[in-house]
Amino acid sequence: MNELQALDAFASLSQETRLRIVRLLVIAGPDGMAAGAVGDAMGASSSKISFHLSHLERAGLIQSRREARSIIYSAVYPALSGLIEFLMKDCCQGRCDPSVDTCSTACEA
Amino acid sequence: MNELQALDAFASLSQETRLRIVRLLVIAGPDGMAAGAVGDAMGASSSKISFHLSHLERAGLIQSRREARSIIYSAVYPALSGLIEFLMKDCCQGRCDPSVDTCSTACEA
DNA sequence: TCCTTATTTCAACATCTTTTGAGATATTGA
DNA sequence: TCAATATCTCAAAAGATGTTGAAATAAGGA
Repeated sequence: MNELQALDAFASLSQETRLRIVRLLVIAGPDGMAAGAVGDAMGASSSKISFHLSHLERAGLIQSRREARSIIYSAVYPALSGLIEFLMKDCCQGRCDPSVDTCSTACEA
Repeated sequence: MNELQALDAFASLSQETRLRIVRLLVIAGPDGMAAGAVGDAMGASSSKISFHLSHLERAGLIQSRREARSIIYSAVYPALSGLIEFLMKDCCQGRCDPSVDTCSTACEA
């Protein structure tokens, strides 16, 4: 992940609705969720959800596939890993020290 | 780190100048750097740098102290760790799998 | 006290982002 | 083909953020 991709990822995650969408899709797992189901979970209008889903997809944090009439969105786990690695390596330089315990626990959870 | 703090941190890091300031201050270490020195390194006007430094300080990612005529800014490492932990635990749920190797390496570097 | 250096504050402006609602497109089944 | 469902696109309005340059504040030294 380079600086530009990281800036895009941070911008995506700095918006409440989008951060919640990412968390929802991470929990939903690889099967993902239809755009409409995401909208219902957020209580947001279809155009609003579509705007935020596009934003997240453009940033590479989620991906989509069509399935019948629905468009199914799912998390792109490597993008999230990449962002974490960017923060740890390029940004924190190993100085920010999230305890190795926490780190392993989170990694293996 | 709660959702609101994370949103603030992501917003702070989604701006090029601010992301670079954080990286600069992380490298600078606990002694930090004067606002003017940060401005020189960025090639930015004093009011611009002041605006972004305030933004980062408000978000808790950096802190300041006065030293004679200068105001010295330095990274708040626990805030960066907190953000990494937020991403790994609350957001990724252990599914984004930054390889444990990478993870340990980064953590111990 | 006055001057210099370091930094912040402020208001005006420009730019970017988000929301809204209406209409367009795509898919399926009758 | 028509109707229904699911989603996207678009333009306008609203809101938030970033930039600029000038003026204000704070500290130290002559």
